[in-house]
Amino acid sequence: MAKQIPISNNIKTLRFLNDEMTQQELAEKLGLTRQTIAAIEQRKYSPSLEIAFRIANIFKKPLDEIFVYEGRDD
Amino acid sequence: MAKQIPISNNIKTLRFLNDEMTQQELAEKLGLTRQTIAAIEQRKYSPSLEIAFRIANIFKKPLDEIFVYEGRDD
DNA sequence: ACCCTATGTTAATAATATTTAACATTATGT
DNA sequence: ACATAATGTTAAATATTATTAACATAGGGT
Repeated sequence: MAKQIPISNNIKTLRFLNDEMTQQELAEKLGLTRQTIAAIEQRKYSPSLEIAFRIANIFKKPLDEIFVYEGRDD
Repeated sequence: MAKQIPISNNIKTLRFLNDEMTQQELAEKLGLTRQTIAAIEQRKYSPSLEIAFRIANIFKKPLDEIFVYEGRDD
């Protein structure tokens, strides 16, 4: 398993709560590809801040209810 | 003036409120360069979500009190 | 068993974020 | 006036994120 980024998210859960939205549908709303959504859900990399905000807008939740930073806080 | 990203921030203000922290000092805490901090403050580009969270941690504020998305919410 | 949809996964490429170095401006202190 | 610290700004290089296409698996419906 490849290394994960230190930010978790519950996009997958939110998709199901929102009328079982598919990765494809979410990707289309964002103007991204479904592979990018899959990669974000699997924490392969940290999305840009802008993409994170747009995801939060789609689900009508504050950003930090969807993404949570799990890194050390030095 | 070059185009700006659709996310505003009040990092500059927060630096001053936090003991007049300089761009250089903030950059060092984050492991970034001062030019990167300058560029973020001037909205030249959107920082990564991870950097945004680490900035929020440094100032002990929720992320969305520092960064606000100003794009259309489709 | 067969089709169809949703998702996982990988590799190569494109786009964007970040670094580095260099030089500029502005304000402050002596 | 001179020196110094903080910041602005640019260009070129590197690192990371996002796209695309291709192929894989798992589950549901018929």
